[in-house]
Amino acid sequence: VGVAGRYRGAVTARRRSRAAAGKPPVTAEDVVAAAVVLTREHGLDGWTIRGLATRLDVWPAVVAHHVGDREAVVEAVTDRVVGEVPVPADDLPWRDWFTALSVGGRRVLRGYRGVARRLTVVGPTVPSALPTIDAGIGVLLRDGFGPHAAPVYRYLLNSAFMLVAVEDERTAFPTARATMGAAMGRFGGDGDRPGLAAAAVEAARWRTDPAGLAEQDEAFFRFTLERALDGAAALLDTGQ
Amino acid sequence: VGVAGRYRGAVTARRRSRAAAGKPPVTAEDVVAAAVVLTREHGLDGWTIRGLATRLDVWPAVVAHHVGDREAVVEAVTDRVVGEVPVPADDLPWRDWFTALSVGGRRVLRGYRGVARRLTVVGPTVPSALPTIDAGIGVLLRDGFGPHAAPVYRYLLNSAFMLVAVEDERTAFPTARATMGAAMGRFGGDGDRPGLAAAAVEAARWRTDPAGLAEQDEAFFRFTLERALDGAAALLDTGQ
DNA sequence: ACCTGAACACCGTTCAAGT
DNA sequence: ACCTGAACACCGTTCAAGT
Repeated sequence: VGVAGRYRGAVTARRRSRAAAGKPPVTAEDVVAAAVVLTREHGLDGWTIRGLATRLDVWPAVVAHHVGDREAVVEAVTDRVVGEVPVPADDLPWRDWFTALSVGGRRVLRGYRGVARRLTVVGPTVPSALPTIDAGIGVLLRDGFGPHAAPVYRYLLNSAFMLVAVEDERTAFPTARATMGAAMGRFGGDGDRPGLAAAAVEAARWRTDPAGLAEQDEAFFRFTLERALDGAAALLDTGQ
Repeated sequence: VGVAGRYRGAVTARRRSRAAAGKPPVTAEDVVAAAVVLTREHGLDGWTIRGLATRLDVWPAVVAHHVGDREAVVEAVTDRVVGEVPVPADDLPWRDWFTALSVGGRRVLRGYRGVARRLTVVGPTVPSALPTIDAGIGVLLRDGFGPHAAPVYRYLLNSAFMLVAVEDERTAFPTARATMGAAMGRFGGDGDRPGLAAAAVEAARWRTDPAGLAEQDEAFFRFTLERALDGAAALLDTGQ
């Protein structure tokens, strides 16, 4: 749905052979590295195995030979991107720790569209993610969440990265926000529909300031993050 | 990614013609209704235009003729499913109103895999969704959220339906949870890694009680919902 | 080992031609 | 109007054959 411009490889003349061109053999590392670059440029769903092969100057079967099927390449890319997310210092208070991980994670993941979705659906499959999980739950245990620590960890990271996934995919539907904005904008100042009138005020900002869209996305992300943290904090207040 | 068994139409012998079989002409309504059924059976990404055409005993071009391209069919299906979500009575307190909409929405959306994702990304494009938005924001205004009403509405529905979207897609990766569970399970009782040890306790429940997975998903959904509501409630407590 | 080249079974969309 | 039938430009995967 909505994947317009998938990368299919350069349109230049098809080379005859890697060996004939004097290029060294392709390695699994080369394949994954190229897939990471393509993901940065076009998103995780924005390239094809055939396009990746063309970029490497090989036939599609070579990708399968070195790494495996598309699923295997996607997993390798995801794990590499996850490795780029900075892990906060574990002496931070829990609220600061999760703010740092969420904001830092968003900064990395937004650069690789589609990876956040993959992450929320199948989880980080890479071993290097385990220390982060240990640190995060450890911080919650230290700060008094007791048996809630593990579910709260899942809840907070879900909240942050699911929203990043939606932000990613919304860029593939650039007209969606304008359409919704127009639909609600008609109710601006409608006294009979106060709810829609309030929504129209919000929607008007999307339309009138398209350049500031990134800032508004960031602001809503921060809002979501603060709400999620408050929701977790409520578990401490009640002493439960 | 991970869409294994897409519906491609029955394997029975290809009929020669609708008219020859004495069937009436297909209408746009027929096309959308069939697409809704296929979405219930296989999810929004689980059928193809060709499979839909086969189910209707017509050629693929007929779908384009009556409804449009795949995007148009998907939008029509989404709007129809959204229409099935029950709207809570608007005299409910805000917390009860959003609990009812979230739980009822989840019940409907989980029956049409992939629709929740579409909904969180592009929003409800159907006019019939506007009264729900008006009611929801109206309830928040009435209960004292002031200028926070519109973003809180978006935050609460996002939280609920993004999680439904993840639940939907996780069913396409049935092994993901087991893999994560196994990875973390190794740290059960590890005194050096208290965070992972706590995660392992959770993970153990996923592995040992696969039959209760649906109940655990429901429990985590309720947990998420309560946290999100608490997060919103915090805006009232501070008087801000 | 690594790669070529082709084949296979699919996609969504488009379009002239029929009825 | 509605549908047929085919064509077009793609997919991911597989595999025998070459070097």
